Formats: sequence, structure tokens, C-alpha cells
Amino acid sequence: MDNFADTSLTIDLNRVATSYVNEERTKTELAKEYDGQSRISMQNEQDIFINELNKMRVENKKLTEMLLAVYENCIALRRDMTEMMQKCPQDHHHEHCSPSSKRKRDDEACGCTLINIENAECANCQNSPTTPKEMKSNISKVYCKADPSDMSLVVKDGYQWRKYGQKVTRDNPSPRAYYKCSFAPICPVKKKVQRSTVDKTILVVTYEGQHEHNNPSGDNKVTTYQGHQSPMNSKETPNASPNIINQSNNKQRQQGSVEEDEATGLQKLLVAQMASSLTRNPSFTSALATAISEKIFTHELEDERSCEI
DNA sequence: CGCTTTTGACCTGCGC
DNA sequence: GCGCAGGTCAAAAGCG
Ligand SMILES: [Zn+2]
Repeated sequence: MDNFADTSLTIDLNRVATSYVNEERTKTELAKEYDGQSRISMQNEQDIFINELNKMRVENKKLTEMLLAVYENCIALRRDMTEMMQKCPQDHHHEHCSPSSKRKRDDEACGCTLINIENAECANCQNSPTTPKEMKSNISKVYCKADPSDMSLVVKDGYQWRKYGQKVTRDNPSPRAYYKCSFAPICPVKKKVQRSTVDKTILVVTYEGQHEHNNPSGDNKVTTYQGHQSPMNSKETPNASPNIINQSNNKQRQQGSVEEDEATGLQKLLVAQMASSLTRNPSFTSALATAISEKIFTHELEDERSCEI
């Protein structure tokens, strides 16, 4: 992890320019010694080189600033990730397996991040029986990117759901929708869908329990976003797909952690997005390539100099 | 007609 | 015990 802090990326670009100057001066002096008559032409050549060097210095300075900015961002992201990593193990104490403090537990997801959508239960809680009450211990949280223009709370996950309630909660102006599996009471699975307070285009879906039947449409795995669709579609045609981050819940967070969970999930999402956008950004990659090539060039110059000596 | 959604009322747990 | 907030119920309405 700490290799991110390695400042070796901040190449000493000034040294590159200085070595140019030194080398040029040496050349000029040699030229004076060997051919005094060509002094004027050499002087012109030197001016040209100096101009180029100045340009390079400016460019190098820009690059240095860019690299510094990237480095600072990297440090900040690393710090966030470290904090998230530290939170996760602490959340696995799992006092929630005891039957107290019901409501608090229900909304609270532990910080562990899972990639798969299914079975987002905590490994430490898997031995608990799945009676209807204890089914609540099997809670997973999924963040789904939804169409910003679509304000319905419909999430595509392949199962059929029956909406049985909607509430406006205190900490979020967006209403929370309550769904039961259409196979209820055979299948006691429930889900809650609410827009994120941080980003209203993100739906926070909390699943409670596991389906005790096959997926009717067979596509409960990650699916691609399919855009707008009628909210009245009784077959749960999707507006959003749970393809981003899943937080398994084994509950038991300190109070007021719902927003933290949400923020943590979003942070991870942002980290992934920033990483991918950085690697796709041609200016970033070219700047990085330039910096690396400069570094290599500096190395070669040093080698040459040491050979000359 | 059967199923789903809507929505106000009701229930329940928690904090004070 | 009371008030608040989240969760659930169930009657009414909508839809195919
Ligand atoms: Zn089900």
C-alpha cells in the first residue's frame, strides 16, 4: 500500500535541464578550443539550445505540477481506502447475531464490499438458521446506477416483486419503497429501494433474506443497464441494474451509520471511476509516458557522463 | 376478474 | 409513558 507514497514518480526534471546546460557548455568550450573561427556560429547554436532549454523547463515545470497533483490525489484516495479497510474488520464483531436492538440493525450494513450480487451475507453469520425473524441477519446492500431522468424506484434483479409500502424517511427526501417477493409467503425475501442522498441517480437497494426458489427470469446476475421503462410493469422490468457495489450486511454498526455505508459505497465507486478515467485519459497517459522517458533519458545522460569520466 | 400499486392508518421499537 | 420514526397492513383504485 505504501508504495503509493513512493515519491520516485516525482522526477527531478530540473536536473534534466541542468545536465543539458552543462553538457552544452562543455561542448561550447570544446568548440572554442578547437576552432576559434567558428565561434560566432557556435554562439548562435548555443542561443537556439538555450531557447529550447527554456521551453523544456517550462514544460517540465508543468509536468511536475501535474505529477504533483496526481500524487496528491493518489495520497488522498489511498487515505480514504485505508480508512475503509480499517472500518471493515471492526464491523465484524457481530453482536447483531444476538436478538436485541432490532430496528437499528435492520438498516445498518457492515462495510465489507462484495462483487457478486447474490448471497451477500456475512460469512460469520452463515450458520444462523433462516427462520423468518433471523432472515433479517441475511441482508445485503446494493447500489444501482439508475437513469437520472427516471424517478421510479424500479430495480432490475430478475425477480418479481410486489410493492407493499412507501415511506418518506427523515434522513432522505426521496421516498423509500418496500417490496416483497411475489412468491411470498413461500419466499419471505424483502427489499427496500431508496435513492441515495449523495447522488440521486444511484438507487440504494437493501435485500433481506434469500430467495427459496429459482429466479423466474433467470437473470438475477449482473445485467447491463437497459434504460427507461414503464413503472407499472408488473413483471419488474428494470430501470436499473445492480451492477456496482454490494455491501453484505451483518448489521451492527454504530447508530447513524446508514449514510456512512452509503458514502463508503460511493467512495469506492468514485475510486474505481477515477482510476478508470485516469487510465483512459490520453493527457494523463502521455504526461506519464513523457515523465518516464525523461527519467530514462536522465539515466542515460548520467551513464554517459560516468563513462566520460 | 385477478393482480399490483397507492396511500393513509396502524403497529412496534427506541430514546428521552 | 410519550413522541418519533421506520416498517407493515389493508382498503381502494388502476390496469390488462
Ligand atoms: Zn423470492
